[in-house]
Amino acid sequence: MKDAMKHWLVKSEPDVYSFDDLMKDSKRTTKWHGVRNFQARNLLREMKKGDAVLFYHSSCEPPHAAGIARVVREAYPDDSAWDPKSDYPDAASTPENPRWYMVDVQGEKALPAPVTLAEIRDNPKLAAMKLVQKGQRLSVQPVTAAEYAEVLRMAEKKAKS
DNA sequence: GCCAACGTTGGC
DNA sequence: GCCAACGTTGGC
Repeated sequence: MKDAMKHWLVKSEPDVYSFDDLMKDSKRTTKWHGVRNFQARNLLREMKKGDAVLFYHSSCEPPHAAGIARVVREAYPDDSAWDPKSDYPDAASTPENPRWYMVDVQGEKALPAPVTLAEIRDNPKLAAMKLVQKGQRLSVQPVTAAEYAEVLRMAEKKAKS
């Protein structure tokens, strides 16, 4: 039996890399590199081709879910770790013995309206989302199918209002 | 700019 | 293996 598609949320600071930046790429695809946290890395490695990803903008006003993307390449070594010019060097990771991984994600479409952190927090159906739980700072988080659908529903409802 | 939360490092 | 120090995240 084929595994059910999983759902994820990834955070990015729009000043650094926004959902628009992703959509402007010629293939609408980017290497999701620079993850330097073991828990987040382990989640990255669970991502499967075709999984749906909510693209969330953090450290902006207001923080919000901006768009949806899809995993198009499963985890492979993050070469920015040993690139001295990268923003995220880590000498502990080498081509022979990589510590950090990345996936490729492809932008699918912007949400019809952004769904803010405050709106997510105000929705009781989303109370279990990692995003709204205290101290949850992981840049890669699993999301249930129901939560994912609810965020999309909120975006559509908001766009119509 | 502040600071709570919490992951990581390193001395012991 | 403990834990203090330190760094980072990210909302506010």
